[in-house]
Amino acid sequence: MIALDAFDKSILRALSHDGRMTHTALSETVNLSPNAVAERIKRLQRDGVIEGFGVRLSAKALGKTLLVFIEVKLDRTSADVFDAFSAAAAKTSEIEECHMVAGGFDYLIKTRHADMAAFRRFLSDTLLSLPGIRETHTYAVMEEVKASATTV
Amino acid sequence: MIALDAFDKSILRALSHDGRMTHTALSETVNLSPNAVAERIKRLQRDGVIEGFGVRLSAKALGKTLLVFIEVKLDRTSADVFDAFSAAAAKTSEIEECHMVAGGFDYLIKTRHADMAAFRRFLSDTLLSLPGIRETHTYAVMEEVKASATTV
DNA sequence: GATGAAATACTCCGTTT
DNA sequence: AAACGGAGTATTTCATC
Repeated sequence: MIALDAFDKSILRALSHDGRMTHTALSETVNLSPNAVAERIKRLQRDGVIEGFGVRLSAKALGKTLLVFIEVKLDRTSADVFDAFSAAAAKTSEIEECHMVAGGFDYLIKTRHADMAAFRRFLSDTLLSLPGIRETHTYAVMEEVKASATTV
Repeated sequence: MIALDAFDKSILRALSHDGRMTHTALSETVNLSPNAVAERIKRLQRDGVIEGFGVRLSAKALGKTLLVFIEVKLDRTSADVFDAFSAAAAKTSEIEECHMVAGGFDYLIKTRHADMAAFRRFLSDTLLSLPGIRETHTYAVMEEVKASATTV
């Protein structure tokens, strides 16, 4: 865990909102010289606080209107079933997130699809054809109340 | 749903990887003039495909080592219990995502915490003190197999 | 962390296909 | 409609304090 002062936090908050803000614009909001801002950003990247910069894409605008969470339980027959499933999940484009969880099931995956028909195809053709799956429970999202954002 | 040609897709893929790439650098990877790249980005923003630019922060580096999903079921006694819960979730900093789902429960929330002790405090002091909660199920993430990323 | 100068990148314009 | 090219402005980077 890295220590962040008020300047760092201001910079990160501003960049969360607009990752393409110039050093000059940032320097005005945090009251520092553009140079100091640039050096802090470089340091935050070196220290691993900033993993990178990205673009927020609209899933809806890209035609993915359906968000679905799926709980997956695996057959615990062989030791590398988990590795195989993890590897397959990482390669599957419809899977946006995949987490191995402790609790009543093994994996929780977050998937996006064009519509319910596309989801059903994904479920039968892609997910259920993976080896080692014992059962799945599907939860379709009706409303995204709060979207992802790591805060400072 | 907006139509994207190969240039748009290249630009979005490059920006997903590095949202701070300059128009000049982008122009070299997509084989277009910097000017054309700038105009396409502006258009993609106008059309809502690009919602904005951001920074990828390391939750671990920020001291949030524990990722927890929580299923929440509400008391359906009053009509605005859902609105109240949604509003509260949106304001709670530990809640990274909150989705209203169809299925066995009502909400699926994604939360991050410093450690298990911090999570227990969150659960008892923050979440369970919200009105209208009937029951919750907690799933601690042991391994993040695949992290979030909307692809093009 | 700040300042100033040089290199690079961006924006706006008109022009071309 | 979309892309290119050039001039003016802004930004980034590097040296120095």
